[in-house]
Amino acid sequence: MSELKVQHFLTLAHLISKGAKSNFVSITTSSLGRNIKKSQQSASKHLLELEESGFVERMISGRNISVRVTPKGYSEMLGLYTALKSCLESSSKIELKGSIVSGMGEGAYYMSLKGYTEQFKEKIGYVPFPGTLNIRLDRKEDFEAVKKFDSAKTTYIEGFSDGKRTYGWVKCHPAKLNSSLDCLLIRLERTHHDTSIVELISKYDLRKAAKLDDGTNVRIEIPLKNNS
Amino acid sequence: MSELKVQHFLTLAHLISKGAKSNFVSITTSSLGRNIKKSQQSASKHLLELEESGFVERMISGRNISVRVTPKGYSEMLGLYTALKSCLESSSKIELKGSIVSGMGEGAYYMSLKGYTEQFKEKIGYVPFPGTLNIRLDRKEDFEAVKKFDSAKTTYIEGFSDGKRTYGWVKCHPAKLNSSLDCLLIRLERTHHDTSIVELISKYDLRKAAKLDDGTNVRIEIPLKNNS
DNA sequence: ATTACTAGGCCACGAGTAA
DNA sequence: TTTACTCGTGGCCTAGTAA
Repeated sequence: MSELKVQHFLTLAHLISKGAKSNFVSITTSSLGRNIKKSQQSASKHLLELEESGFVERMISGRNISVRVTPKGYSEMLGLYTALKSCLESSSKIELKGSIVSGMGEGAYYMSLKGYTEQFKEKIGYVPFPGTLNIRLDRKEDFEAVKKFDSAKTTYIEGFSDGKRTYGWVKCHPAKLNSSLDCLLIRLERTHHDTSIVELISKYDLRKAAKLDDGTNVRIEIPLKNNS
Repeated sequence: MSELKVQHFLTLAHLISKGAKSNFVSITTSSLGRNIKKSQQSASKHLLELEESGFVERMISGRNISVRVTPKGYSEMLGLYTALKSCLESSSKIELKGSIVSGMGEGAYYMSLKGYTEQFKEKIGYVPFPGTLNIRLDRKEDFEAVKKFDSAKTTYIEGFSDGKRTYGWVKCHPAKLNSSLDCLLIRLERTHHDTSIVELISKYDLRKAAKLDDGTNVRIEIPLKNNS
């Protein structure tokens, strides 16, 4: 018999907080009105309508009124509560969309430098395939999202110097390519101002593994810690 | 800048469940409409109004729209969630109101029978003052509440027989008289059909301790287990 | 003091539609 | 396809008021 109307939500919540779960609690429509920030008349109507839909039971003795929430009413609130809970507590992921662009080959060069490979081996357990997969992001809103990675704390590969020049740090974020291939999204110190292109590295040759040509559309998912 | 309107509640919840907490998520107003069981037009208006009140940020790129929930929007939902949580999880109490009526003295007689006192000593740790305080309940809705005690599981004093006749069981529920005096509300097998009068027993003489005469109005609180 | 009816205003919603 | 405008209808709300 009908659904809970949104405008009755606060009313039902207030009744439960008054202890009206399975026990009659005496209440006046004016105090209820004050609590839900509506008029006495609205509060009265709410109770009548909630009763009609089977969410509460009313018991009238003279001028006073007692109300209790029915199991149906309580389970309705419990449903809302758990729905809210799951949507607030669920850890989510960021999804990026883009297409493959050819790198200049310099990714392969940098990633195979001993200053990096030794740290890779130590910090992620393997030396990535020498070469990066460059992806140009399609969507403007994704550029924004990428910026967050620079301040997020993840695997941090330190920069180094070989005497001639210095090489910047690299941050690695676990990611999934097209929902299946494990890889790392990397952010480089030297390019961290540019957020329209992201680079992926992996244990394997991603280009071959996923049969990717330039221009192919791909999807990247990056799991997100709950509080970030 | 204004409060969250109730009708926007579901919309905001849906956005968060889509992962729009602090990250832009691309969405169409029609899919949003379907999810909140409103029209595309309403969904569009919701987003506009939510943005105007500072609960979400919108980012438009061409035909598509991306939305993220602002910290303000998120904390609003978190507030609702915790409010709901506390009102659903709080263990409550039943409050009865009534006035003292004089017992016939038979309470004192029964309660001092050895068959009962030995069990009292064992199960509640002391022998109650010989005599019961009888209270006539004022409110019709309280009669209903008292019935629940008979099926609730609490201290159970078994009935017995002295050879001549049998004496019924007694159930004891911890209670507080006028918010201060610890006592036990008892339900007797022989009178468990009558719910307009309840009887209290205590370690002490409640009548003297609280200076109670017949007709005095009293309040009885019985703490309630969470799931009853 | 209550509860709850009636009348009327305002606003949320959806149909139609433009861009 | 989109988003979001206008406008008409229906329903929520409050003021006034009866009981």
